[in-house]
Amino acid sequence: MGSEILIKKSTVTIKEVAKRAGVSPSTVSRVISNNPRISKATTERIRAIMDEMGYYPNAIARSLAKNMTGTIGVILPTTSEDVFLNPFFPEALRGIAKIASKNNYDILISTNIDKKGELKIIENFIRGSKVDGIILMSNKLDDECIEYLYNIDFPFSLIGTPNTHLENINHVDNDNLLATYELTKHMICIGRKRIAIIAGEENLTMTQNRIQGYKKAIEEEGLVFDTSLVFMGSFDEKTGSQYGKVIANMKDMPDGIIVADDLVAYGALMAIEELGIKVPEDIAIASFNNSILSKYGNIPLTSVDINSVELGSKAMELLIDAIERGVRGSRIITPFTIFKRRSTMGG
Amino acid sequence: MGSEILIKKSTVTIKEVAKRAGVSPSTVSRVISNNPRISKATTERIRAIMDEMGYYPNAIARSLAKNMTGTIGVILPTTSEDVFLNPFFPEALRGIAKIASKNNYDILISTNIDKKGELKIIENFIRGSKVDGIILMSNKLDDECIEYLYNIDFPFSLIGTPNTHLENINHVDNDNLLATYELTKHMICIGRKRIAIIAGEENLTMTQNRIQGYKKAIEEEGLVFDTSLVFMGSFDEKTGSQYGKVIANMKDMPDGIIVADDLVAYGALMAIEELGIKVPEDIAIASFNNSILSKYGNIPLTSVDINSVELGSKAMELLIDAIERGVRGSRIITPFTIFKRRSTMGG
DNA sequence: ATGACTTGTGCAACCGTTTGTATATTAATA
DNA sequence: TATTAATATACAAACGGTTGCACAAGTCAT
Repeated sequence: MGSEILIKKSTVTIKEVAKRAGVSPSTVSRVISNNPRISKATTERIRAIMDEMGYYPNAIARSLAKNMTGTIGVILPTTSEDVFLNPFFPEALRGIAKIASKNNYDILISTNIDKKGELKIIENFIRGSKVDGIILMSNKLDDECIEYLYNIDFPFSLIGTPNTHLENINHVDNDNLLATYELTKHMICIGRKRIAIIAGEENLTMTQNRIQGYKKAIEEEGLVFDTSLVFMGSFDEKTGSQYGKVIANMKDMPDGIIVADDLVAYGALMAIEELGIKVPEDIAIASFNNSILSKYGNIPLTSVDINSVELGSKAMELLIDAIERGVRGSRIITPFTIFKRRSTMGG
Repeated sequence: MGSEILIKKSTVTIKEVAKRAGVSPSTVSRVISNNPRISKATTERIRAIMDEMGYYPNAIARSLAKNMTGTIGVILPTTSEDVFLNPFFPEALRGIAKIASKNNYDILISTNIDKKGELKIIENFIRGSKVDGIILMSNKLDDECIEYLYNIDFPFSLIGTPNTHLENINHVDNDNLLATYELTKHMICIGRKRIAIIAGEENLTMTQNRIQGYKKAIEEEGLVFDTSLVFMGSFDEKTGSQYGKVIANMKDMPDGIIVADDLVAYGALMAIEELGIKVPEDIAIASFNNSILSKYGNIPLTSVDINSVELGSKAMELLIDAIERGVRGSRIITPFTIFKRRSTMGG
């Protein structure tokens, strides 16, 4: 018979290394973890043997023994088809991944795709001992996930601001109130007097904060805060075009709209232009997220860059603090930038 | 003393359940796995006790004992900042997540963010026993990852087409050759005679296939395949604007461009228009990925929808076949759709 | 030479499940 | 009634590591 190259599924264990080195498994284990109780000579000798044998530690076994996994869970919200249409999620994920990688954490993701419910997913992650910590990106007004994690004191951090009565929750957010305040001021500054707002989903704290910022600017400038100019809905084009039409058809038509997301803004913009109304001449539009769309769209949009990547990486840093040092209650506000473009510049 | 609500970190083990039920741990284990050797009566009794005690199986321990994890790894390619700018990755990920969730697989992701190299990441996943299978989204011409996975016969599936000499690799792809062929035909059909192509990165099989499709259409229609009209580069705007300029400045200026991605196409479009050349009148443009941009951009782009979500879900289905049934060598070609818009319609 | 301390290593229990095999009980067969 | 087959459960050894504690040998001061 001819010889055959045998590709071993390579499961060299700590015990085999130990036997080969003529020491006990515990010694090898301590070599791996750089335990100072092992002499330099032994350490080197065993390291060499490990290399030679192609030893690779089994993460699962280690997790079981140490009761920690080196993995964090990220819960992507909603079952909606368009989670990923909004660049916020992928970008935040990128920020998370960057810091995670740097600190040797793996990332377990879960999209709430089959309506299991986020809480169920989290429970599965935690009670199944699959993760050491969790990053929440959802952030509803009264989020049962937050309550749950808080109650069992499991390490987590939140992108967004918790609305609950709970203190001591690690979170990172941008100043939605301030951003909307400034955006509204900008609108007023370019001479708009009747400004509508298409905010996001009603039950998000983000939405509430933005409306407050809007209101503050409006009132500060002596305009009237008119609730009939406040619209809420989901983050898709349809919402935009629907409210866009409504706004364009009001008898006392607004001359400016603040929108919660670029895509929604384009929905509105399209609907408005279809009715023969000009943007920005008749109605100015400003929105959030500074996606590629706002730059390359047929009318470049003034848009707030909330720096999603930063949001993600800071959230991961907070989480590491929570896991490794028991930190609770940190709060980070990341800066935003308003990019002014044609949709509010007349140019 | 007052009574206190004690929130247990909840580690009810199989042994505790067993003791409480007066049976052995193995019986409980078999109850969990619905082993028919356990009587109906016992099964029900123990189920009740498990509920009552709040038992939740420890996934790590199970993984160790069964030597499988219920987790798959997804390798997001390149360390580049713009992995997520291209909607392909998030969308494919969504497709993967959908099927994974349905089949009770978790998803471990890793972006090759700190230059560790994809191979290192894969090795860590596999040798650390962290995953049961892997989905590759990279697909370079001679991919060491593919070689590696193939050699150790580890279950994986590929989004894209392997170029290597290797047979029997599960993969799913769209017909890049055909899509580009049809796109080029469309260009010719609207009267364009000198068509350039800005393909993707040179070392991707996708790029090579697209160029072939382009060439085939060109030659079939009696035009000349001119390599000086073939450009290759990365998937960002800069590439687009750079080559856009080059093309617009050619002494015998092309009247059509096929571009590998919408974002790149916009880079080109901007550069071209800056030079006072009209799209689509002077130069028509068609591209790939059918992103929001191609719909809402200032000139709507004719674009190929490669159906990334489908690509992802099929890849996951193949992977499950590979893991659970040892299937190797399946190949799935998913259909594409060309959306014709103003950039090639003159309208 | 004795006791105390330091240093390097081994022993064995444990992390929470799974699973092949043995055993006890009951039912069926001759 | 003895024998066999089927059924239901227990035992114990894995899976691959980690870690508290014990122990042996060497060093040092007395």
